[in-house]
Amino acid sequence: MSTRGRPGPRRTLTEDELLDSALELLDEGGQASIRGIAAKVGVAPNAVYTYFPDKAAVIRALVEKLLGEADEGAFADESRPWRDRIEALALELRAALTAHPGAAALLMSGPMDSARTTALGERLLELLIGAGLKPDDAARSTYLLITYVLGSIALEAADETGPGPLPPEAERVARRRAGFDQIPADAFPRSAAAAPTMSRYITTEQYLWGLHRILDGIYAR
Amino acid sequence: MSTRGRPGPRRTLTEDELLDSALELLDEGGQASIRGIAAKVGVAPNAVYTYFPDKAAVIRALVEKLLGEADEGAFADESRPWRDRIEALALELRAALTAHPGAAALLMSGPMDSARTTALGERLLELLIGAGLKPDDAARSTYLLITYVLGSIALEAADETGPGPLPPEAERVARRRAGFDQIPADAFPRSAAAAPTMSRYITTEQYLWGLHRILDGIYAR
DNA sequence: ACCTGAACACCGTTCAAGT
DNA sequence: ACCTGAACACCGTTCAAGT
Repeated sequence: MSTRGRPGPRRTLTEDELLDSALELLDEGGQASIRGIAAKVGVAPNAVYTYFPDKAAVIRALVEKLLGEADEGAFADESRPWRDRIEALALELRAALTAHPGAAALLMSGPMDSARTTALGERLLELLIGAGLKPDDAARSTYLLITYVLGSIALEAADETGPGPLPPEAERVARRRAGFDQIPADAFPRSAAAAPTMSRYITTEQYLWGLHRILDGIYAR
Repeated sequence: MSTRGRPGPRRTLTEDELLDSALELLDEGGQASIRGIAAKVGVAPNAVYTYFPDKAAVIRALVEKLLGEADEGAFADESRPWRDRIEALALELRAALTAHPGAAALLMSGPMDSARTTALGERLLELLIGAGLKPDDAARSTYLLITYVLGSIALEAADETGPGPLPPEAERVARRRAGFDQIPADAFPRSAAAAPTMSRYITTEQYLWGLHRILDGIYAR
């Protein structure tokens, strides 16, 4: 972060402006290229290297920024039951990341070892230990939950090709339904029969169903 | 697939040769570029377009190929308990995909709607219905399991930067341990205390632990 | 300290042409 | 049907130079 005023001849930019431009590019269906970002803020391509050492750093900062946007709200309310708090966090992460499906695709492009991820892990750890889990189980469960949440979001974003935020859920379900109806019932009888359920895989309902099965599994232990 | 002999003046290549070259490029730490693949098989870049319509099709075929390599073995042995069969499939998928971490990163780059994925889903569905689950729960569970397996593998591959297959587990654990030991214990006390467990997140043991918590959660329902 | 112009070594993809 | 040469419109990144 560290976006306090930059000295120097012109200081026309901030890191945040660059990240916002990258996000706009992704939302327009393009890719977050250095050259594209530079053009968007009206600067030569190599000027970006004054703010970030390379493109990987831009991507890392972008993911951090989005994760940070979700790291607030209901998760912090300690009065609510732990299951509710985890559900709230999972929903916030999903909302923040599916708002920019292009960025969600970048989620799994680098190691999850940022300060933001550590902070998220710490909160989950504390919550699960508070819920009565042994520290070791709490640590394992934290990773399981993060894997599920990020995996779900990445898989969901991968389904969408076009520009902009994800279309309404109903529309996406209808499109998937059309695809599943093509499955030959003779070769894949179970899949053909399950088409109505499978076309709802990308919904909030399925996302929460999976989350609660995982919480059941953790709790049962 | 359809790799039977191509007629024509030279037919120097097959789709499979191209995919193998792409895999080699990824294993060497490079990217699977059209130009790189062409150079590797000794052909002009645009010759690749005789075999695949565009780069996305190459990536899709590559993922299909790897998924196909895992789609055999213990999973088919109907005499074993269903939990064992799912575990065997999960291990095979992990083995096939972590053998080429560069390719694993491509897992979430497109929609999971291939014939191979449908076949995998059908097998899982049949297995879970056979295990006594209601068809609707079996369908939801299938997606939950696929999400977990692919998410785990993608997250694990994202941790690794260098070329070639993943280094031995012990080495990767040691490297993660060194990273986690840097966490400031005052700001993140739980995380610092859990460092030994967290450095084992990328192990087979943790992978299976998570899988069985999910199966517990499904079964408890 | 910050920005520019120019260049280098790459990309994916298309088109017209050869066999 | 398959391959090539050449070109187009891009990339990320570096370097020397300006202010």
